[in-house]
Amino acid sequence: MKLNATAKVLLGFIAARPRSGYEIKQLVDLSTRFFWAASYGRIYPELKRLEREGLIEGSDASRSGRNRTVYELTTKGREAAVEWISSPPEIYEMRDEGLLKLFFAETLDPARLPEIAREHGARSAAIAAQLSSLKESVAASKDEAPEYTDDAGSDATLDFGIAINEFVADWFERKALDLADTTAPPTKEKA
Amino acid sequence: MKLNATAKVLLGFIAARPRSGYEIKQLVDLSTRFFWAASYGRIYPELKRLEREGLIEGSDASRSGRNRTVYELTTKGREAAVEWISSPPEIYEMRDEGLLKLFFAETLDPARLPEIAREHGARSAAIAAQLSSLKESVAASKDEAPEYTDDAGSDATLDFGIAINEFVADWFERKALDLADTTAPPTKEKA
DNA sequence: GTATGCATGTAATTTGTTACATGATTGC
DNA sequence: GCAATCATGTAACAAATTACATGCATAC
Repeated sequence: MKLNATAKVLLGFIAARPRSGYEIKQLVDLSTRFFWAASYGRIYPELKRLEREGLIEGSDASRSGRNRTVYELTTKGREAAVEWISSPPEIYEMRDEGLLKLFFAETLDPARLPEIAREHGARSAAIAAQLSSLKESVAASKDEAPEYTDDAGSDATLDFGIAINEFVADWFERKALDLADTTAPPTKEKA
Repeated sequence: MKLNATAKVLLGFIAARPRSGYEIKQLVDLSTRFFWAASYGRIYPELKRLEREGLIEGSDASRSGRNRTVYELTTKGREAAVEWISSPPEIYEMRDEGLLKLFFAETLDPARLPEIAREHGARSAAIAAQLSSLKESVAASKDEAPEYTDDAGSDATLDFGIAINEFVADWFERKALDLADTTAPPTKEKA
């Protein structure tokens, strides 16, 4: 059973409890988004497809006149999900425009190298701060809203997100100073 | 001038000196690939498109009967490249299946949590090692082949790649031990 | 009564990989 | 003579975002 990127996150979230497409999108946006995004444009068609394949089953869960369909895993779907999680991870991709700019800065605009490094660090610092406040709000809402990410794995990924972004922020702050020294000493000429 | 992902890396590499599509693909694969990949299927059509747009200009550079076209930046192309590098970076995406598995492991297969964390760390350790050996070979070939990545920016991105992967490896090794403790203590019952 | 949020969906476009095809040259 | 590498390209497919459309409910 080959699962595409969207299918993986759908099955993962549905495994915990029946959920609607809309709900999954909210969950993704406040949790996995940093390492596994998903858009409505793929979520809804993929839910239909997974239902056709017999991995999930939808049922009407309208609330006060508002249409709503929640899906749950079928036996086949749970098997597919468990099989997926025990198989070796394959996808690891990133696209980081800040790094690319740093990479080409020497050729295109050497004077701005330290600045680019500093900006890159600042962006990571901002993400770390964002994740930290997310962590606080998740912890605060844990009692009322346990349906939101509440297990060891999601705690770990959030902690990891904070740790890595702090690391990156530090690294590039130091690099910026370093580059400022070697590329354009403030009071002396180039060595 | 809106540049797509492939255009950015093409202009960046061409800025340093005239290059062929084939050559750029080699360069990408041994440098930016870790944060900015590109495939032949996009490189060749995009080179044509950039030429039509007047950002680059191709010229015949066949070597001993083997057809070859190298491209260089036009004035317009250089302006676009410099403008790009001084604009704030936008794209920052990642897709990490290991993190996603960790995220859902509690729901789908809690016993394997520590193992998943350990595997994730091991993968980063492997990448760090790979990048370290790449760094050595780049350093070793610097004299004969200066056309390969030889500036402060590319050194920085390579160093960064090594540092971050080592950090991730450490973090997940520690996390794996931590999870092994809290989820399945070897000789005691759950606390 | 109006803006926001809940809820579902589709169309258009872009992007990207993979696999294949072609053919020459160089090193063994 | 054969494999590897240089070199360019295209077709088929998969994936993803963005923008749009619809409509009801709730809070102000």
